[in-house]
Amino acid sequence: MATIKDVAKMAHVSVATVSRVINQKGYVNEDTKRLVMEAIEELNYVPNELARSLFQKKSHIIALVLPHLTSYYFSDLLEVIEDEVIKNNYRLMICNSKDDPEKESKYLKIFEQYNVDGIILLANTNRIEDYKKLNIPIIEIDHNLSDDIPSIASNNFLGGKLAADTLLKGGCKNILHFRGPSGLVTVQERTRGFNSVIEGENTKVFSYDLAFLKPDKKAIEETIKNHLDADGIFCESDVIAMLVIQALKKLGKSVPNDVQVIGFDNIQLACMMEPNITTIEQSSEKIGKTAIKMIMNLISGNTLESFNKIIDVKLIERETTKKSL
Amino acid sequence: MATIKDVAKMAHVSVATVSRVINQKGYVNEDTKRLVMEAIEELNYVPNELARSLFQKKSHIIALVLPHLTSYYFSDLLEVIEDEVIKNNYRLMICNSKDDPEKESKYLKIFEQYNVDGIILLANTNRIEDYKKLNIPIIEIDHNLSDDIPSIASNNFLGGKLAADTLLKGGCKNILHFRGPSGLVTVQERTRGFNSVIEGENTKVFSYDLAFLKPDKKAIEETIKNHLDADGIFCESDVIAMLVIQALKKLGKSVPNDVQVIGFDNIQLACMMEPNITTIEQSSEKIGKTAIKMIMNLISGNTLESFNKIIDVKLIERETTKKSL
DNA sequence: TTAATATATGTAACTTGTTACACATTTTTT
DNA sequence: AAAAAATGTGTAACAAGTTACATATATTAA
Repeated sequence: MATIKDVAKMAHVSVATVSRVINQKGYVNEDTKRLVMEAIEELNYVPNELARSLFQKKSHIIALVLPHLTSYYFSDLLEVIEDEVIKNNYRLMICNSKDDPEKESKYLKIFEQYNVDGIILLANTNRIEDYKKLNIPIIEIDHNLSDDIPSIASNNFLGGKLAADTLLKGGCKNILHFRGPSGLVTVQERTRGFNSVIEGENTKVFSYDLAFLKPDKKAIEETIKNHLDADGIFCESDVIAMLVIQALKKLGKSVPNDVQVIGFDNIQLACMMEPNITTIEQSSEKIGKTAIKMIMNLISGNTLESFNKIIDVKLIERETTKKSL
Repeated sequence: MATIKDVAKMAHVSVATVSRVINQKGYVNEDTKRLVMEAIEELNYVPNELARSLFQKKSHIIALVLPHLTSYYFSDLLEVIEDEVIKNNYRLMICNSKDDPEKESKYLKIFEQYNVDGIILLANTNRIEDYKKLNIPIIEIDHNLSDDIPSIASNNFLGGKLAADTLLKGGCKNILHFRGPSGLVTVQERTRGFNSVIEGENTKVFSYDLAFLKPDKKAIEETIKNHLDADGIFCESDVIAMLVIQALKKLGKSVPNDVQVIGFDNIQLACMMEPNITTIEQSSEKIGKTAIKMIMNLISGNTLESFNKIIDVKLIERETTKKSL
């Protein structure tokens, strides 16, 4: 592996000059520059990023902390984030905390050891103070663990409202609401939005909390059986919606004629199912891109145009709800 | 941020001694050791991994190269791999090549720049020679791009056989086979296994190639319509199986009474669907764990107990096939 | 024409660790 | 008791870059 010294020797210049050429910094004569470039080419020289990082105290690594890797929404987001990170000439380190304090500790240490440049928190943690102590730029996605950490999330309030609007317009009077874990701000916002529309309307709502990752199929079936008069169901994820639709079919209910169903996320499967699921789309594209823009701004010391960024959601009307009467 | 010098000063020893304590290497007096440990504790000292890596020419980073991040099988695998990597005190760098030559080039360079310790290839590439030139330990998962790179994959041949057995036992005489992309060895093996069982039996097979990532829903429906006499369908992924079942229902066919369906992978959704999908389970757990074991062995210069590792698959009989008559 | 400024390049210190080697002391072996 | 081996510790070189500073020359300004 060629080093900067080898290049310097071949080009008959000092390492400083080579460094200047590489980093396009300081004065370098055009002819010298050409010589150096040729030597770099000739030797297939690639600067050692570790040496560079050591000196500069930045590793060009972005850490993404998540609680798991197997939800469809996270996968979509991960795909976007990885792409944006690379486009900005950074590298992505995946940190799956799994809500395991030991694993999180390991990662907290790694962030220090590697001079990680930025952290994107997409997981819950009760060690937010330890993150802050690291003195590394942080942003949160879908969380609000500390007031002084910039955040980004979908407009979950609007999402809840849109869902309620849709069911109401379809004539629902008796709604079942399968929520996510009530500890999440995202879930709280959706509920707030949803209820803000329902309130005052002559409509009943029964809410039931479910895990997002592995929604309890049995609980869904039971709950539906206990509410056979329900004519609309708001599911806070498309996976829940899928399960709900399955359960309804089993009970001989027709979707959307007997019961209307609306999901959340708009994962790819939502339009693979029969019937295609009406849902509230969260744009993982926009969230991911904006998240990276924010963290890059923080890294370069710029001020953020918006500290708590909200990304619009969109109603995707498909076949599990009735079009406005 | 405290450095090794600060620790040395506080413990009244040289940096060499501190280094010896940290790395538990060479002779250190017990009392001295205690002093150093106390200083480390006191200063919250964390050794800089970049400096270490620079000297040792290893970064403790494992790179995982994939063609995308959004398939359920990959997500499961990723979850296992990340966990095992951390357990071995390495870090995972996600490299989503997206079959984009430019992005792959970027990553190829990064592997050099960071002295990446090992590469796990879970993606196709036409630059396998460039990977080899890096002189970094490599293994392939589900691929066989070069004879001199160790590999690991499910026993796809057996998987194909099991699928065929199951459909045959269920009495199928007219089988539709939705394959994956025929360029993949995994797919070739499944087909080989499947056909090896079917051959000689009085049974027809029609094969149709589909993309794994976004299987063409229309093509599935069309193909089924053109083969209304089919009584068994082998799908090389559970997602394809889901789509097939949807299509069959649309056509008024009952599963498994009119048509039996068997999938592949055993993703979580397979047992969320109604009816639960019979499938061939690939153990992402075993594949992931073994892959990491292999790459760790390569990194430490050990010889592999098996150069081309095959992981057993398992038939999971559920509701879309008939139990043996 | 002199002073000031811009251009061009090299030397050496610096980033934070690791480790070869030297040297001193202690313990064990013969 | 002398020699050999084991234990304990420090100095300084080294990994591969970046950059402050010194210095020299070429331009430009006064």
